[in-house]
Amino acid sequence: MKTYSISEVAKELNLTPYTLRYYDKEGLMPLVERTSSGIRLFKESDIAALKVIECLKSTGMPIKEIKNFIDWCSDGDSTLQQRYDMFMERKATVEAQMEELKKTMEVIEHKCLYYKTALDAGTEDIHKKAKIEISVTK
Amino acid sequence: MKTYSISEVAKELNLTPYTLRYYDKEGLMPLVERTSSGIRLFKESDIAALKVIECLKSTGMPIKEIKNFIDWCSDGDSTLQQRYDMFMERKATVEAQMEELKKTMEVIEHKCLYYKTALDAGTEDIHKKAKIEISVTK
DNA sequence: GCTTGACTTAGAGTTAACTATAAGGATTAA
DNA sequence: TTAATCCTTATAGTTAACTCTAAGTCAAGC
Repeated sequence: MKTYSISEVAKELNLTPYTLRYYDKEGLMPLVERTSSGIRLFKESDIAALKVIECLKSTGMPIKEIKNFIDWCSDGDSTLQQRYDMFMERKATVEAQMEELKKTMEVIEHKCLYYKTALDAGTEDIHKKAKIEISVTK
Repeated sequence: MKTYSISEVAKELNLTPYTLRYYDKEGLMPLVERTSSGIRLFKESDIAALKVIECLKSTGMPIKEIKNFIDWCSDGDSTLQQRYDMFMERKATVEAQMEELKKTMEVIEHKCLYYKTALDAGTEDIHKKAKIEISVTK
C-alpha cells in the first residue's frame, strides 16, 4: 500500500510539516504509522481523516474540540451518539454561517451598486441629491 | 438629532466600549463627534458606518484594510474607483466563501448520514460490511 | 456631594493557531 | 559521501483582534 511522507501530505493539503506535527502533538492524528526509525507513513486513509479535520476547522471548530472527536473515534461504537450529535451541531453551525454570509452578500452587493452609480455620475453626491429630488418633486 | 453613548452603541452592535475605542484608535471611526469635554456622541449614521465595518470584518477583511476604505471615504470622489473595486473584490471573496461552505456542508451532511446509519445499526462496522457484501454478492 | 460613566495614555495580558529555531540524531537517494 | 529529509524535545516568536488595568481627570444626574 502506498504511503506518503509528511511533506508530501503537507503539500497536498496546503499545510506545512510544522502544522502536521503540531496537529499530531495536539492529538489530532493518533493513527499514523511509523517506520522502525520513527518516520511517519501516511496512508490514503490518514489523508482522508486530515481532510475531515480541515473540514471541521473550516466551520470554525477549535482544535481542542476536534480532538474530542478524534478521541471518540478511537473509543469505538460507544461514542456513536456523540459523534452523530457533533456533526448535527456542525450542520446547524454551517447553516447559520450560510445565512450570515447571505446577509453580508446583500450589503456588499448594495454597496457595489451604490458605487457603480456614484462612479457613473462622477460623484457620491448623486445619492444625497436623489433624496432631495424626491422631496422636491413630491 | 438623537445621539448615543459608547456603551449604548456597543450593546447595539454586540461589541464592548473597549473594542469601539480600539477601532477609533485604529482609525476606523474618524467622523464621530464629541462634546466639549470629549465624550463621543454617536449618530445613527455612525452606527450605520459601524455596521458596514462589521460587514467587512465578517468577510475576513483585516482591520488595516478596512482603514484604507475609511480613509478613501474621507478623501471624497477621487477614490470612488478604489472603493468600487474594493467592494467588487469583497463580492468575489464572499462568493468563494459560499462555495467553500457548500463543499463543507456536503461533507458534514455525508457524515451525518454515515453516523445515522451506524447508530441505527449499533455499530460503525455496518459501513465496512456493506463493501464486503457487495464484493461477495457481485 | 457622591456615584456612575465618560475620557486619556500607556502598556500588559489573552487566545488560537500556527511558525520557527536550536541542537542533536537517523535514514535515504544520488 | 554528501545533501536532503526525516525525527525528537523544548522553547520562543508571531499575528490579529481584542481585552483589560492603572492612574488620573471630568461632568452630569440624584
